[in-house]
Amino acid sequence: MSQHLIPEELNPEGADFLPGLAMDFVIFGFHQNQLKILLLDYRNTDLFALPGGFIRQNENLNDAARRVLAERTSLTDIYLEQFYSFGDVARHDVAPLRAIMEAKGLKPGDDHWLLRRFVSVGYYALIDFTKAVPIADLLSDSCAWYELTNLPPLMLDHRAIVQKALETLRADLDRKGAGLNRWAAPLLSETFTMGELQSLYETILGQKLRRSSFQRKMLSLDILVRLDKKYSGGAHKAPYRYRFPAEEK
Amino acid sequence: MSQHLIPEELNPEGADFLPGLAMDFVIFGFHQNQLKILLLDYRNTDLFALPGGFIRQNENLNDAARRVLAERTSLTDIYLEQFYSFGDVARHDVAPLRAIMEAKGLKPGDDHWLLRRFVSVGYYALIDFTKAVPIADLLSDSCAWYELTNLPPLMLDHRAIVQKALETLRADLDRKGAGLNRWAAPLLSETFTMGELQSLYETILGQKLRRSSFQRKMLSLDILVRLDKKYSGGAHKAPYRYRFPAEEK
DNA sequence: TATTATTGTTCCAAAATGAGACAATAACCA
DNA sequence: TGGTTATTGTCTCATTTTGGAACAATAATA
Repeated sequence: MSQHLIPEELNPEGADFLPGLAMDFVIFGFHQNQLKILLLDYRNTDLFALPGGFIRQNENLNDAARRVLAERTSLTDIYLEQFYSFGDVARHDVAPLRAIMEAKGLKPGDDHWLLRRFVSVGYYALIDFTKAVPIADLLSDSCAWYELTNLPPLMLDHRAIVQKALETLRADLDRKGAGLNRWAAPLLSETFTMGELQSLYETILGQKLRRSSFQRKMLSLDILVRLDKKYSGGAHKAPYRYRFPAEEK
Repeated sequence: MSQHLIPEELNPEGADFLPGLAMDFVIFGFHQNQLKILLLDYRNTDLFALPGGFIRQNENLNDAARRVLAERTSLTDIYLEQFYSFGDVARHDVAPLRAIMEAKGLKPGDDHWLLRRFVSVGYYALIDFTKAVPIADLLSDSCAWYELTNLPPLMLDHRAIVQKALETLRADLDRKGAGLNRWAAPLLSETFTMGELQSLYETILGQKLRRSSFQRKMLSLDILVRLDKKYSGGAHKAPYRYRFPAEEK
């Protein structure tokens, strides 16, 4: 049973995958008024990395993204957007990956397929922080949430990938007032207050918004369903809860 | 000198290129109030295609895009944006490319590198219609302009690529009032009238704009330099010419 | 019962936009 | 030469949107 020593996904040829092409994921969650992303932690090497994956020979690129995303988060039906492809030669640095593989007891040859140059297609995903069950991949020791404002050092160009993902997310925000329920729903709990929704906007955009204007605009979209009030125990008026209307198919 | 029969770029291995990865270009020009794009024409096969190219082993992805773009247009310093990567399995259809190659007298084997599956990175470019000198590639018979509103049938998913490019261009337009001079300059001649600028907007956005509002907004950007008047010979008031201020470095 | 913090709403000024109106022309024409 | 016509630059005013603040309505607490 020697294939247990060399997992199928790390076979010397990587034969079932498209060569030279990878995907990297910036997976956003929102918790306690903070944007967080999932990172893989290679403890033995002090290296953190974005979750990634490869495309099978008979698989659509975007389908591969959903497959890998499901593997890392245990979720399907994820809000997912492809945002940019990264192909600088400088990405090709065998040192970190070799260190990671050796920390796992592998001794890859210089021509191991994982050590070749990769162009990587970047995706960002928006998922429910409370429902996701982050699962480490074969080479990493953990897959966990990290605050976007306080990221550990990332390998290769992953910092730039995160930055580009955030910029794209912000730009998409402006253009998608209508699709609010599609992108905001996964980041919030089932019901939420206006303050929580505003906080989400402020955190993503990185700037404060005016309370009355925000409320006016959100209500004018005519997409929020007002429910009962939320009594938080504070010495003040209780805010209404809202939810998005049920998806119509 | 048999390598003249099999051009270096079509060598059996494609060894100098990253395997399985290509680029497709939607190259926009603006002429006579029409948006046009460059297409390659394979006359013998009734097939039209977007200009494309491959990435060298030691070349940054975006650098490769500029190199190929220069080859097709004879221009450098082009406004260029990467907008999406296309990776459906359905893209992999050997028939059209085989037909094209055989029309050129090549007899590719089933495993010829050009006949394998490619993921393609899409770029759109904005260039000066009057300055570009479209140059056909090794497999095509011509590289010429076609009206966006009246495109011939395109091979594979190239129609969808054009559509996505246009959508991205429109979205970018909204967000880049400031960068107006960067993106609009290559599409217009050195000097232009307000009507021509408005026509450019209307053509890209696919909708009419109000004349007075447009003029007010453009002038309020404080970026247009008003020059002399343009006497076109028409029986009416002559419009001012404008130009963008010289780039500051 | 007064106090406090937070919320939903209202109000008004300021800014942006929509929709025309109007005067100023170039060229043409009678 | 003076009227005609099409187009342009600007102005006006109504409408809409936004900014910024005020205000009343609470939940809990003291």
